[in-house]
Amino acid sequence: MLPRAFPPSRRLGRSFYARSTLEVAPELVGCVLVLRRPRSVVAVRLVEVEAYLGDGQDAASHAHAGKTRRNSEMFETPGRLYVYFTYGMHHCMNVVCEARGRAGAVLLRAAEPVLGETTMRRRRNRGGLELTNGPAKLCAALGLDLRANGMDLVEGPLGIWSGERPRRLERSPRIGISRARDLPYRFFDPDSSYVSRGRIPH
DNA sequence: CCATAGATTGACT
DNA sequence: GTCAATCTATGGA
Repeated sequence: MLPRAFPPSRRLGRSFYARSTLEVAPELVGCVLVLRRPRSVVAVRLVEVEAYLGDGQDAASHAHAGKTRRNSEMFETPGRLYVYFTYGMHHCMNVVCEARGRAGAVLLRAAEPVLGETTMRRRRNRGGLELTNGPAKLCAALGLDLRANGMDLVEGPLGIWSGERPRRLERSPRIGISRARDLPYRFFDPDSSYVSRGRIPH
C-alpha cells in the first residue's frame, strides 16, 4: 500500500523532456522515479545525473557519431527511456530529451530509495548505499534491462514525479569517460550519501 | 580507508 | 580487434 502523500506531486509530461538536455538534467535531481510492477512498487529520489548531448556536440556521447543500432533511442520521442548494455554485464538507463529527431539523453547515475527497499535488496543482493549509488546498480535495483529500452515515462508503469528541489545542487565533469572530460555535465545533490563514488579518469 | 585487476559481451571501426 | 557513460573482490596501509 502506498503512503497517502504519494506520488509526491506531478508526473512530468512530454513537454518537460522535450527541451535541451542541459536544461532538463539539473531539474531531474530531486525528482522521484516510480516503477509499478504487477507484484511490486519501487520509488527512488534521483540525486545524480549526467547530460549527454547530440550528434557532433559531445565526444563522450553515444550519439556523437550519429545514429546507430544501439543509440537510436536517443533520437526518438522525448520522455522515453534509453537503456544500454556495457562492460559485458551492466545496464544503464537514460531519459531521452530534445525534440524527436535530435539526440540527447540524461544518464541516471544515483538515487535514494523511497519505496520498495525490500524489492531492491532482493534484486541487488545487497543493502544500504550499495543499492542505488551507481548507474548500473540503480538499473539493477529497478530490475531494468534492454527490454526497457524505449519505455515511455509519460504514460505507463514507469514515470518521474517532480519532487522537492535539493537544498544545494552541484555540477562537475562526468564520471568514467575518456573523452570530453572537461565538460561539466554532471549534476548532483552534494548532501546525499547515495551520490556515486565513481573515479574521475586522469 | 584506498587502489587496482578482472569480469564478459556487443557494438562499432 | 578494440573498447566500453561499471562493479566487485581482493590486498595493502
